Amino acid sequence: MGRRVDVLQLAVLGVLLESPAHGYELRKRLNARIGVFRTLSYGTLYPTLKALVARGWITEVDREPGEAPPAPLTGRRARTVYQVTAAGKDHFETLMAAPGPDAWEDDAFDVHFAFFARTDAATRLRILEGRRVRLQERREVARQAVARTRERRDSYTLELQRHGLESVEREVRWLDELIRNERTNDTLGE
Amino acid sequence: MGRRVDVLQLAVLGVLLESPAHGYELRKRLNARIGVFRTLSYGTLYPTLKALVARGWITEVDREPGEAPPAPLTGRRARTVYQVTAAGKDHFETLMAAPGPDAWEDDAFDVHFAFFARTDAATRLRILEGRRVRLQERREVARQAVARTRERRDSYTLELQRHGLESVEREVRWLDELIRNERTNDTLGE
DNA sequence: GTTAGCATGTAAGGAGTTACATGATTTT
DNA sequence: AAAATCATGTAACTCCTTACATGCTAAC
Repeated sequence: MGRRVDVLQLAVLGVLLESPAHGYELRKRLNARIGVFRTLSYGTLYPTLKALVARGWITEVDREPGEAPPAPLTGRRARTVYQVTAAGKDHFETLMAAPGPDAWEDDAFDVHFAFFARTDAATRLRILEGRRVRLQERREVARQAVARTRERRDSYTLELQRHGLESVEREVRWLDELIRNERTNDTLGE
Repeated sequence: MGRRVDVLQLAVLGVLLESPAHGYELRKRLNARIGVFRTLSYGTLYPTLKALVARGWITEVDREPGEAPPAPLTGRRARTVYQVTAAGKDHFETLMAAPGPDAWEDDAFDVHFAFFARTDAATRLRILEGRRVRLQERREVARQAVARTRERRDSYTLELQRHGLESVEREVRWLDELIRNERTNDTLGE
């Protein structure tokens, strides 16, 4: 109920927009596609699906109407297939088009990025630049931590912090390149 | 109360073993030193300190006995300084010496690594190798994800997954080198 | 025949954040 | 005079996992 955007809800809407799916399949898709959901459990997913139905953003469709049965479809357990409603699509697009500072955070950033194909270049740039500022702040903190640790005599802590700093630096460079690409309108080959 | 080792408790014990501290200072030290606790809040830290006191692993000491007053020490708010007990030190060493699979996970790995100076080479190697196996598994999943996404036409998802894969590959190489160093007994210059 | 995969769901609980409550001291 | 920093603590709430409950089908 918080004002904070629920990252999982956003991701479910995004994945379901590509094609309807039931919970079990949805989990596999999320796990495979967005790093954040590597370990997403059913105990999280099913209640989220219920919440999305309650808000009218998705609906149950027992079988994709008019679609050719994709598999043997022998009598498996009843599967509840979900589909995004018009209101759900609107909601998804609103969230994607007006990214607040929440979208610069680790998890939310990944989810927004995964659906960049559904946004315009201006929004993509806004998110990439916001993310870069976040990481630059983090890099500064990491640099100072390394500097302070260098004076102490703990080579393992130093090694851990050096590695952390390098990871942040690498990610900033990655963002630099993505931003350059967006600005050149060289839309990643798409 | 779970059987799972509480990572924060371990970190607090480790940092307090270096020198006693009060909550406010402790938080700064944890934030600066171990990446995982970048955002640790008082709402987490203070209850944890209470829990450690309740278990007899740390005790309150109102002022380090016999220590020279380090600062002006004008009448600030009462600070509760905590110190590790003998039982606490034992507990810390037991946890560090017998790392289970929990210690290969992201957060726990960082905390264990940060206190490598307090362990022996055999234990360090065990943790590094356990961690490497975890990451190799993750790398395999990431490779398959990239391969699958390559067939679809979503360059942003592909870019995100490629970046994730490269991060894991980089971390595996880092571990390779650390393991090589441990084996050569070239203990990081210490 | 038993293990793995398919499929959905709930209840209990862990681990953490945010917001609140309070107040002194130091710096600008 | 205001803002930042020092300092401790609680209550409510969120998000998520684990464990449980159930049962079918496919492969070994």
